[in-house]
This record gives sequence, structure tokens and C-alpha cells, in this order.
Amino acid sequence: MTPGEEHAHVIEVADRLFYERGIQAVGMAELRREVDLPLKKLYALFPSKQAIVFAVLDRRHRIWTAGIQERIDAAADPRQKLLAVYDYLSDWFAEDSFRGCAFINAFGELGSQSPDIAERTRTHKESFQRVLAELVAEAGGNPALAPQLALLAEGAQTTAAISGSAEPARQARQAAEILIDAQIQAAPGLA
Amino acid sequence: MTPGEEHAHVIEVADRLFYERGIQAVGMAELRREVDLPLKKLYALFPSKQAIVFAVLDRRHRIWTAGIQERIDAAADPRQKLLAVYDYLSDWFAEDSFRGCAFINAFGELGSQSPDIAERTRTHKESFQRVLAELVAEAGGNPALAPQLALLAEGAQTTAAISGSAEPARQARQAAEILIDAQIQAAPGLA
DNA sequence: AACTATAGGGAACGATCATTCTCAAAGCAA
DNA sequence: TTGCTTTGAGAATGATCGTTCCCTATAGTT
Repeated sequence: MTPGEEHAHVIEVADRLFYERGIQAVGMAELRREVDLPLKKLYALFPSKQAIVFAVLDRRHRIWTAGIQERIDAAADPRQKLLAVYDYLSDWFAEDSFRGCAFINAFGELGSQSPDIAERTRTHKESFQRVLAELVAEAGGNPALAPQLALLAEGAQTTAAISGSAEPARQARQAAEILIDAQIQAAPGLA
Repeated sequence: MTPGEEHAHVIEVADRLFYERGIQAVGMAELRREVDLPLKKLYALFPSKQAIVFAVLDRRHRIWTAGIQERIDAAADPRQKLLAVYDYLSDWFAEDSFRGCAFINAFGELGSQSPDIAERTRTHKESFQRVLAELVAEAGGNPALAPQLALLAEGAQTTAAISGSAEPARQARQAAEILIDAQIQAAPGLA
């Protein structure tokens, strides 16, 4: 295993543990055990637990952004692209390991203690808002639509996490259809 | 101060501390200092920190439920009652102390460790869903509307907490108006 | 006034945390 | 083989946590 692979492996394992049980609930000793590296090597790869947390969040952001963009790219027209967001959520919520948005969880757990985590959470959510805003603009919709659609997505994430059901994704999608159709002129060629 | 007043005072102070900084970040020694009671008396009033956490959440639930019901009761017709929910959120978000939904925060911090906290969070959110469902039923609306409106409210809470803005309440309200008008027949006497 | 029960105040306990240190084993150059 | 550097594995450190315990001082009763 090259140092680069070890680095990536630590981040993957830490992500799983932090996401399953919370950041504070996972100690460095346990992480060390799960990655099967000496504590010394762990601290050679990362200067602190906080650095691992940041790396985990950054990776989550990249995976989320890429995954949602993939779904958007696969959709045919602007309306379908917007709705594809909720299909992505639906698949995500159905995963056994789903336990809510890692950023919201981290923010609730440590946001008030760590300005860095709060800022990363803000950045992550703003980036999602920007994606929606661009899609709404491409669709020629009311700019107010984008934050509305974001609220549905955020609400679906917390509600799915708390209820343990994937249903909120479908509810959000239905609501999104209504909001879209009310605030976007019919797509060209579909009237 | 009677024992009952002490009891209530501890819960109020603990609520403020837990909400501001997170549950795990507040130690019993600090709580003791803030309530100005000997540790011994604290443990005479509550058997454990966990018991204080539960009491805090239960009080939050009662206050939230009463506050939102008050707004609903003050509204004229079913449509206005549904929208009153978002006005309540707007006022809440504008408070300096606002830091998101205490249940969502507690769930993110300890939900995976403590089934009791997870269950209280579920119960709290289900009760909100029931309130909306009844209002939608009274308004003769599509039953699917209630969970949609709940998603907007939940999304607004997390988005307001993360962004530090009260704007999400207004965005949620506007979206709610569209969803309501699309899924409820016009109120009698207003056509 | 003397004895008893209670309550205050905080030290002590045992556990756990992130981080650092020790030290022996192993790899490697000569 | 000998000496040197790097590594593995986990014990030590110092801090903090929730909870319990001890001791003193006070209040109440006769």
C-alpha cells in the first residue's frame, strides 16, 4: 500500500465510522484498529483528528457533487434535470447506511464549537444552491424557485434520516413538480 | 426557591447551554456553575445528565407545539392556518439565539448512540406532521400536501441554521402558498 | 446546650479522550 | 556481522468527563 492509498483508506474508513456513529463517538484508537495502522503512522498521515474530519467532509462533498451532477447530465431537459435531484436523493435514502446528510450531522454536533466545520457546511450547501440556481436559470424559471427546491431537498434529507424512510424523496419530487410547473414556462417543444 | 422551581430552572439553563453549544460540549460542572447549585443537589433533582437532556427535549417539544398552535389558532381560515406555520418559523429564525431545531441537532449528535433521543426526535416530528395533516384535512386538501409542507418547514429550519438567515422561512412560505393553491379547492366564500 | 440529621462545597474516582513517547524489532548499508 | 535508521505496537501523559463520596457546617429538636 502506497502512502497515497493509505491516506485514502483512512479517509474512507473514518467516513464510515463518523457517519455511522458520530464524530465525537469515534476515538482515534478505534479508527487505528479499523484501518489497521499504528497510531504513529496515523499521525504521520494526518496531523490531527480534526484534519481527518476535514478530509472526510471534503471527500463527501466531492462524491455528492459528482453523483448529483451525473444524474443531472443524464436527464433530457431542464425540468427533468431539476427532478433528477430528487431521484438521486431517493436512491441515497434507500441505502442501508443512510443516516442523513453528513454535513448537517457534523454541523449539529460540532458546528457551534468549530467554525471550520460550520464554514464547510455552509460552503457545501451554497454549492448545492448554485447548482439548482443554474438549472432554474437554464430553464428560464423564476429565480425564487431554486431556493424553494433546495428547501424540499434539505427537508427530505433530515426527514428521511429521522423517519428511516425513503418516502420523503418521492414527496419532495412531487412537490417540486408542482413548484416547477407553476414557475417555469413550458419547455420549448413540449407545449 | 422550591424544589419545583429549581427543577424548572435547571431545565431552562440546561436548554440554553445545550442549544448554544451542543449536549456533549456542556459538562455537569459547567451546568452546576450556571444554575448555582451544588453538584449533589443537581443529582438529587435529576438522576443523570441523560435525564436532564430528556427533560430539556420534552420541554422544547411542549413550547414548540404550544407556540405553533397559538399561531394556528389566531389565523382565520385553513389556508391561513397552514401559512401561519411559516410565520412562526420566521419569527423563530430571527431570534439571536436561533441555532436550528434542537431535535435535529440532538439527533445528529447522539441519535446513533441513544435510541431514546432518536425516538423522541421521531415522536416530535411525527407530531408536527399530524398537526399539518389535520389542517390539510380541515381545508379539504390532498392528503399528500401535508408531508410536502412539512418538508419545506424542515428544510427551512436546517437551511436557516446553516446560513444564519431568516430568509428560508419566507421562501418556504412562498413555496407553501403555491403547493396549497395547487392542491386545495378554493376556500368557500372566497371564490 | 447537646445531639442528630441534613445539606453545601468540592475533592476523588474511574473511565476515556487526543496526542506524544518509549523502546524493542526489523531493515539496510558497509 | 556490526552499527544506524526507521518502523511497529502500544504505554504514558495530561486533560476532561459523569458520577460518587467525604467532610464540614448548619439547622432543628429536646
